[in-house]
This record gives sequence, structure tokens and C-alpha cells, in this order.
Amino acid sequence: MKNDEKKPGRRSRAVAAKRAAILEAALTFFSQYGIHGTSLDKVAERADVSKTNLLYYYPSKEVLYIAVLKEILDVWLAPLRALRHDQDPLTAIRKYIRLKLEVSRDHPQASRLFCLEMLQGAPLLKGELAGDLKALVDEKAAIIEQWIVEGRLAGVQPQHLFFLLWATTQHYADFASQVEAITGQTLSDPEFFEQTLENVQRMIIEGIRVR
Amino acid sequence: MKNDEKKPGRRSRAVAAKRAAILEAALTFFSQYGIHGTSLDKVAERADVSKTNLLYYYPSKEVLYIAVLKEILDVWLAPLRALRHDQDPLTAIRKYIRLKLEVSRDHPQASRLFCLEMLQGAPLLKGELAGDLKALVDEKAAIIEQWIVEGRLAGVQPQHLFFLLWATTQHYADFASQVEAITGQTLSDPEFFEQTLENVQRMIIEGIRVR
DNA sequence: GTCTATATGCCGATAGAC
DNA sequence: GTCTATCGGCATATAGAC
Repeated sequence: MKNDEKKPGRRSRAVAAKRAAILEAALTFFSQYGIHGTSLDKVAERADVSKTNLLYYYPSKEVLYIAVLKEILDVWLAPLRALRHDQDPLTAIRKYIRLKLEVSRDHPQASRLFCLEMLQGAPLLKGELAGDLKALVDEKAAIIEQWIVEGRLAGVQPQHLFFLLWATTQHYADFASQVEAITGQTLSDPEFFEQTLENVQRMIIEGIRVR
Repeated sequence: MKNDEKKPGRRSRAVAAKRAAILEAALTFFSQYGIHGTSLDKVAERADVSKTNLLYYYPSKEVLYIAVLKEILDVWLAPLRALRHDQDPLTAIRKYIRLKLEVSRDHPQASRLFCLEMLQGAPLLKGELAGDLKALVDEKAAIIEQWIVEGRLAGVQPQHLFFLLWATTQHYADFASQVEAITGQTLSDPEFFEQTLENVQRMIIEGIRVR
């Protein structure tokens, strides 16, 4: 209690580890079955704590769910934050695609939970969406627009470009089972990852019209 | 019982109407809350039948869920079926984007339920995915490849092109709340629909590099 | 085919000892 | 902080009358 935030001692470090274990276990199930399809028993078992103990750290299922959501939102936003105007437009977007595809490879569960939340109308994320995300997107959209004005990027509406980028990169995480059913491969296969990256970058930058 | 399939009489027509009402109500809830987040009470209420009666027509929740899934799979596949080799490649793909975007506008719930199922690893659709879908995709991928060989389309791997097309068009249904949070608009607004279509078609066909 | 009543099981959350 | 025991509610599904 004394030093919960700063200079974590042995005790609070153990506590933090436990909270982290619970969060991770929760993400595993929430991202696949949703909040309703997940029982606290399962989460507790996976995190190797008792259900009562879990409820000691997170007083209700919804509190736990929101805690998980907040964590993943940062992961999801990180690549976009990296977009700056003092870069070459095409290089920047190529890099953005790589970063986002890495998220799909390394944090597919985060991507899926985010998607799940959106499908439901984002009831628990509406605030963040209208606030933080909207502000961030507006800021980055201005960069895109400037590039277009400078004639360094073809004329498209920035929001639609973002949607195209998000949708395409997340697809490999959210629809992984479909991707696997059709290609027989996963992003965790380095060869398939590079091949995917190459194709996505090329299609978005160059389009599919023959020159 | 006599003529359940052919020449539906008054009785079986009434039955069919009831089954349809149940399916529609079920889609409404399943697509938003998933199978676990949906109670049969709610579905029954919405379809204006008693819960017991619902269970008479669909003996279990899972049976009902699968029935709904099967229905929407057709809707989802229809645009792809329309793709033929004897078309101009770019015209065909432009049209495909329009059809798919119309599905996102007119059947957003179907799109969302499909997405939800994918997120879970498509446990109840794995069979169809590996069979029907895979076959259809292979067939259509061959068309794309032929266009490429003929020099009428830029060189990309057909599967990745499909993923790009699917992801982008479905995004406007599945992430509608995000789209609305950022643009303040919906596909049901005709102006926004045309603007979206225009942007998506241009980005995919032309890319974002300046010429 | 449709109803009322109910069996049955699961799960979130709390009480209270230690 | 962690445990055992348990409450209370909800939801699927069935039994059986009409």
C-alpha cells in the first residue's frame, strides 16, 4: 500500500506479476469468445489463481474486461503515432504497413479483441474513440493531406486511406483462420510474412493497374 | 408434412414465415452479441414467438446459430461468384468492389456475424471454409492469374488481392462504429456511399503513388 | 403446434474464517 | 491476501397438458 506506484518492492512486484498474468489470461479468452463466452473460472485457471483471488484483484468481470481493453488500445495505436510529416510519404506508409502487420503477427489477440469490441458498437470504447482516437486520426490525416497538397501523394481522402490500411493489415490477424484455410500459412512463418508484406505494400502503393 | 418442400400450401408457408422471422431475429442478436451473449428469450421476443415454440422449430441454440450462418454465407459469397474471365479486369474488379460494398451497406449484420465467427477460429464454418470457399477462391484466383499473365493486371498474388478487397469493403460494416466515430457518417447515406466507393476503387486500382 | 411449469446446470459475486 | 462454502440469478432445454 505504501509504495504501490513508485519503487515497487518485492510485495508489489509480486502483485503486479499476478495482475499481469490475469490480464494476459483474460485477453486470451476474451479475444476468442468475447466477454459473455468467457467464464472467470477459465481465466483464473489459466492465470493460475483462484477465482476468488481473481475477484480480489478485479472486483468484477466488467472491470477486468475494461482493463484488458485499455491495455490493447495502446498497442493498436502505436504504429499510427509513429507517422510524422518529415518523412518521405511512401517510405512512411510502407513502414506503417510493416509495423501494423507486425502487430497482427505478434499481438493477434489484441487485434481480435479490438475487432470484437467494434462489432458490438464499441460500447465500452466509445469514449476513447470519440476522444483520443479521433484527435489522433485528425492529426495524422492532416499530415496525409499536406503530402497530397505538396503533390507527393495521390489525391485520396485520408480517412479512407486509413481505413484501407487498417482493414488490410488487421485482416491477417482477425481472419487468420480464413487466411490459413485459403493459403495454408500463417504470419508466424517468416517467409509468408515477408511475402504478405511485399504484396500489401505493392498493392497499396502501386495499385493493380498495368503501367 | 406432406409438402414441406415443394408447392408450399398455406400451412407450410406460415411455417416458413415463422422460421424466417426467427432467423432474422437471431441474426440481429447473434451478429452483435455473439452466440453466448444472446439469450433465446430475446430472440423469441423479437421474432414474436414463445421461447418454447422457438425450440420447437430449432431444437437447440447451436442448431439455430448454424442455420443463421449457412444463410449468410451465401450472401457473403454472391459477389465473388459474379467474377468471370470474359470481363475487362478493371471493370470487373470495380464492380466487385461495388457489390461487396453494397453488401456492407444492406447486410451489415451478416458481415458482422461472419467476422465474429472468423475471430473465434470459425469452429462451425471450418468445413465450409476448407471446402466450398477454398474451391471457389481457387477458381476465381485462376481468373486473376490469367489476367496477369495476359498483361491486363499488375502482378500480385491473387489471394492477397482477395484479402485486400474483402478486408477493405467489409471494414465499413464490421467497424461501422469506428467509421462513424471518425467520419460522422454511414454507408446508408447515399453521398457517403458513393464517396467511399470512389475512394476505395481508386486506391485499389491506381494506388497512392503520384504519376 | 403451442402452451405452462419446471428441471438442471452454470456462473458471477459475496460471506466469513484464517 | 487467500481460502472454502454458498447464495442467487439466469438461461437452455424438457415434460406434459391441451
